[in-house]
Amino acid sequence: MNDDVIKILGELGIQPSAQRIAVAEYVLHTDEHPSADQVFAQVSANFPMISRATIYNTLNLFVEKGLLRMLHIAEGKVVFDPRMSPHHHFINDETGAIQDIDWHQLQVSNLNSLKAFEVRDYQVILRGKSKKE
Amino acid sequence: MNDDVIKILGELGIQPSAQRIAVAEYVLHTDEHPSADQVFAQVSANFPMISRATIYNTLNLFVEKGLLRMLHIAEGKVVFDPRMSPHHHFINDETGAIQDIDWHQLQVSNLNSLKAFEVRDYQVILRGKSKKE
DNA sequence: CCTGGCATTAGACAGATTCTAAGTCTTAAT
DNA sequence: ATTAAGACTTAGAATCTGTCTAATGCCAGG
Repeated sequence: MNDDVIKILGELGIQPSAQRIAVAEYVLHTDEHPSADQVFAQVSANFPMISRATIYNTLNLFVEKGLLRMLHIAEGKVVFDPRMSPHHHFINDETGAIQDIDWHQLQVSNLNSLKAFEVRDYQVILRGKSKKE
Repeated sequence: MNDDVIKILGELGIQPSAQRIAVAEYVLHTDEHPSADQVFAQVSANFPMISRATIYNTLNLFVEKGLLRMLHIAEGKVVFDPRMSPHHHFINDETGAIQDIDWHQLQVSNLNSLKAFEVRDYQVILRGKSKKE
């Protein structure tokens, strides 16, 4: 399973150092939307000598190379999303957890009424809580 | 025109101290979406002795009392929006400027397909640049 | 097996926000 | 007017996220 990750990094022209593989393994196999600090905590567990700077360098490199998306949607910190295709986000106000909402589950209409803007990208941000059944 | 502001604060149960009035005057009469630091800079001009802590305390109080909305949508910092009625936001990637988009200009459909969530609030976030005509 | 260059490290640094402890102002009762 | 209680403000320290720096480590190509 390391091999998957190494192959992915290789295809994007990223030198697969041990640290980068460790970060990629975590961020590509989680459903969460981790912050840099969460990545640091998780990766440190298996790789105790890794430095915070490397986490930031690596995450920024991954964003630059198109492996991750950087989201500025929640309280205070930046989070990373391994799902590159467009989708919406639901933020649980109580826990801060972020969940993906499939792009095709919602439709936004009338975008072409925005005459004054060139829209490059958009998404719906929803807030609330999970329904207890 | 101070009187307007004092009345508004009074209605929300906020003691109208001089500092609070100065902050309210600024944030309620701007079209921008100012950050705490911008508020500090502007209010300082007329009120040189005000402390940063007071700016933060005051803004947080205003949010709590429903006079402002706090937005976590742009790079790095939190901004405040005096428009409390629901609306969408367009973020200019080049300048970082945030503009309001009228609620009725866009429609989001199929929200009731989100069976697992109780949506309290939502908005569309658009990114791009202003069209030069 | 050198060497140049990229990767990593620890820690310093910077900016945004919160906390703390102390001082000041209001208010309402005397 | 006086005063005590509580609310408000202040400066600065502390915290947190993220970036930068300088030194060191490591690896691929000659």
